[in-house]
Amino acid sequence: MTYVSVLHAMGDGTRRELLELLRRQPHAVGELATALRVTQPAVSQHLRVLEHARLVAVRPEGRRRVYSLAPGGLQELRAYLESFWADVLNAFAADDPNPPAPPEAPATPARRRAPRRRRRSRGSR
Amino acid sequence: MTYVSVLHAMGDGTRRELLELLRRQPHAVGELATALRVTQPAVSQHLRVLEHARLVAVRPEGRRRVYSLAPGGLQELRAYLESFWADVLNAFAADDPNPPAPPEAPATPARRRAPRRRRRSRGSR
DNA sequence: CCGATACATAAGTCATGGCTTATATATTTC
DNA sequence: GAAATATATAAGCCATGACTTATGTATCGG
Repeated sequence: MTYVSVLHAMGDGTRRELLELLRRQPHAVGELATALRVTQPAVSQHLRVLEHARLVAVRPEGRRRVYSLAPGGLQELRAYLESFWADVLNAFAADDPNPPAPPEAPATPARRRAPRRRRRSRGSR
Repeated sequence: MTYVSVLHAMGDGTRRELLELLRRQPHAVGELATALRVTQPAVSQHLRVLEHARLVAVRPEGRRRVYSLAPGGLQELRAYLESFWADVLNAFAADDPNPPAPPEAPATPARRRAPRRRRRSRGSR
């Protein structure tokens, strides 16, 4: 299950920053290290995780290593979330006559209408 | 940015197991604790994280607390990944004449055509 | 009310992983 | 081929967080 490694890879803040930088354009390791405020080995380690998740790919260019976004991992995660989303909709359709948006139109879904019964709930925080 | 908390929440394996259980049907805390092999407090702590990410919602039912999937967090993450996906496609379209599948048709994208130049790459592992 | 049940919260332990410094490996330049 | 540059790998430190065992707080049954 590759989407697991993708979720793990994207779960870290520094790696998300790397992805945001690569989102603009490909970058060599040194450029990424100076952009973020971490050392070069830290960046290399993060890039290895991202590479295993197939979120980035390398292209050796001289003695530099240029990293760029790769579609594999993201595609995998997207597919998983779509199947998950279907079940969320079903769970909602079960007791909500006014379901949220359909899968192809991402938008904030409608709120749940009302609790089934009010019963003096316990302190919610 | 809520999608950050969603990525963090889904980054943990135990929490993903909880989500998979809730994907079938709503469950009380005790049921989840016996299904997984962790203690009840551990489950409660994980559920709190999932709740903050708006991936689950609670419905008090007598002295039980029934958790079920909620659409908010997943919707947020899906929206973020879609915008991200657009940039991945652009990055690919820049140097690949045969781009991967469009956003509404999740499928394995075509492979990159060829490296720019072969140059006796360094040992790749 | 009182015991039992179901869950949340507190506090402490321990492992995972993110960061660092040091060093090894490639590649270009002179 | 030697020095310089760019990156990967190794090893160790340390913080975050996942788990545990208490214990507190509601809710139901008698």
